[in-house]
Amino acid sequence: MATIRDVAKKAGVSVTTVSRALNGYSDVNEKTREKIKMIAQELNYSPSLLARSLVMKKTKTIGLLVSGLRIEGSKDNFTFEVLCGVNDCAGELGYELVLISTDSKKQQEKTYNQLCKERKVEGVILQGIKTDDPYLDEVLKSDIPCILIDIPIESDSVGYVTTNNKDGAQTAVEHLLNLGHKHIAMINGHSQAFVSRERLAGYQAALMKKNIPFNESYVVNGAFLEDTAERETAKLLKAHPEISALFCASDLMAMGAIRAAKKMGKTLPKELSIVGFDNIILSAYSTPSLSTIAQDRYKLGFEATKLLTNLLEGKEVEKNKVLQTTFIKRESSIENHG
Amino acid sequence: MATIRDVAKKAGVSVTTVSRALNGYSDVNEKTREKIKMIAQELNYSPSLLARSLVMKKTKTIGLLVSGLRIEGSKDNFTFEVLCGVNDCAGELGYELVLISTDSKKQQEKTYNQLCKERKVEGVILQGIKTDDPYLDEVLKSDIPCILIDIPIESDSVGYVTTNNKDGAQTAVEHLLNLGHKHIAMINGHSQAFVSRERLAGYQAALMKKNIPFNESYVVNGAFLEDTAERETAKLLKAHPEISALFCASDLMAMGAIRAAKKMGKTLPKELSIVGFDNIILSAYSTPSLSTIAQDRYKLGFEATKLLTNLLEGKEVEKNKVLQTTFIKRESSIENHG
DNA sequence: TTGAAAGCGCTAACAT
DNA sequence: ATGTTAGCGCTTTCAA
Repeated sequence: MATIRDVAKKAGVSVTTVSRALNGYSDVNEKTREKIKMIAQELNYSPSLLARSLVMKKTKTIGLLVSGLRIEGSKDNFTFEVLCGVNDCAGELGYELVLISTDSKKQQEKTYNQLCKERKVEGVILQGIKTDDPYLDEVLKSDIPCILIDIPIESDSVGYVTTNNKDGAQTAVEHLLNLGHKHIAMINGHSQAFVSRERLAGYQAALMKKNIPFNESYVVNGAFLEDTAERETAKLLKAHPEISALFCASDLMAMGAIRAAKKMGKTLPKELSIVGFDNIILSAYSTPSLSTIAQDRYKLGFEATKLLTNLLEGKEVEKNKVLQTTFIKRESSIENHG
Repeated sequence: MATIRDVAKKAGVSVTTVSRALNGYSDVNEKTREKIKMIAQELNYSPSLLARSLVMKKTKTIGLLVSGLRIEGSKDNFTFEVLCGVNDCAGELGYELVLISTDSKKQQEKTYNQLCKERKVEGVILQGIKTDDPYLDEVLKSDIPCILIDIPIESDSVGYVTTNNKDGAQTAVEHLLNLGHKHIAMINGHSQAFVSRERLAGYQAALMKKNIPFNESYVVNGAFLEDTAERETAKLLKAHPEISALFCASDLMAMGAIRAAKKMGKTLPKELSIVGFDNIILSAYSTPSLSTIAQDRYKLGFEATKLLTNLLEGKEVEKNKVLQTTFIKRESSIENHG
């Protein structure tokens, strides 16, 4: 592997000159520069980012820290689409991307700070972390710039990007109300998720606007899992046969709900309307296809990266961004003639 | 950020001793080691992997080079699942993972070698590259160890991992033949994909075993795209109404084929049996659900990483691995009563 | 316009 | 068992 010294030697100049020539400094003779460039190419030289980073104390690297990068994530693709957004934005802005994935086992070995400092990432984007995760405390105490996805906490070095979950949920439930549904239940995620709390608030807000009292037994947790949602939906529908519509806090859980309803012999969407949240790929292919609140996961990643690099470059801008949702009407929600 | 010198100073020893103590060398007094460890912890010290790599000329980093990391990949999740496999294996073996994504625009700026050498990755896993991609030549000429996914080329520094595509395809077509289908067409990918050629070979082999002559007009290319497959299927079925079964070289294309058939008013699977390839998530949720040949993309990534690290560590082992497929029977393929 | 020298944080011979 | 020294490949003062 050719180093800067090889180039210097062959060109008959000092390494300093090579460095300056290749980095586009103006105080170098154009002829010398051309010669050096030629030789560099000849030698197939490319500078060691390692050495450069060491001396410049800048790595131009950001980390995407994912808690639980698991294949199960295939079903909703959340992580993958965020990753695509981060990757694209980082690429545009000239940042390298390293993937840091942890799980509870790994977390006991290495602290958040160690993980980040070792790899010399200048900043981090955090995705898939629960609000009760011990890493979250570390993030707030650490001085490493960080953007949280879907956890609205802000400090000097911490910002966030999230979706307007309350609004989205409210839109979903209002849609069902406008279709004439009176008994609308909700399959929520779990209480350790910020988004679940927000979506619940949206559900409640929609009911309140129509003066429908909030019935606690109409809300169950499906843990964002298809199977759990299926079980919980089955229980719920058995206990409350009057329910004519369901708002699910994720499309994946809606898939579980659809299965539960079908197994009970219900005809969809005639006997039960369902609206999901996320707009995952599956939602367009299920039978019936799923009405849902679309959130832009790619943009979540893209904007997170933008915010992070702003933070890194000391720009004085907002440290948070809230994205809007879009309602997508498909087959699973129809008028109620109860 | 605390450096090794800070620790040394505070402990009243030399940096060498700190280095040795922390790296578990035996020639250091246990009391000294304990003291150093304490102080390191106190100072929240973590060694700079950058500096270490520079001097050791080892980065313990592998790159996953993906051509076209795009959100469209969500639909089949190929890249994501490979990524999960790579990530898990790399984690187990103590390797860092950097994501390198290129597209044709980027490729004109930087050569494969530059991309890899700059980032000081010791080895690379290549995914999503076409057989006519210029990078492929570079890979073969380069001395950077590399494992190709789904391109069976081997050299001193290059190995590959792939699926037994011919076998899988043959199984699919034999399944259809055993169901009594006589006129089986194939929606293939494109000729720049090695897997397409193999799957075609499997299709032909199955026919040959039953002495059914190969009909060239029964094979069309769907470019691995849902929409293209839909169009091509529509044309094909109109031109050859006798076709009673379809083997699609990817599930995604099978989704397109299903749509085409439905739009023509065909009842599935009664009037047309379909078998796909991949076992993507969608295939279990479509109507009818799709019989398919499952390939293990996670394992593809995992095994690629294993092979690569073997290569890096100079182990004398096989440089390739071929994974087997599994047939999954679902609703889309039934007996032919033509 | 160019070069010499110092140093980024670490490891590894080679002393002692 | 510990320290001294050199050096990984680069950038950056400071001089010339």
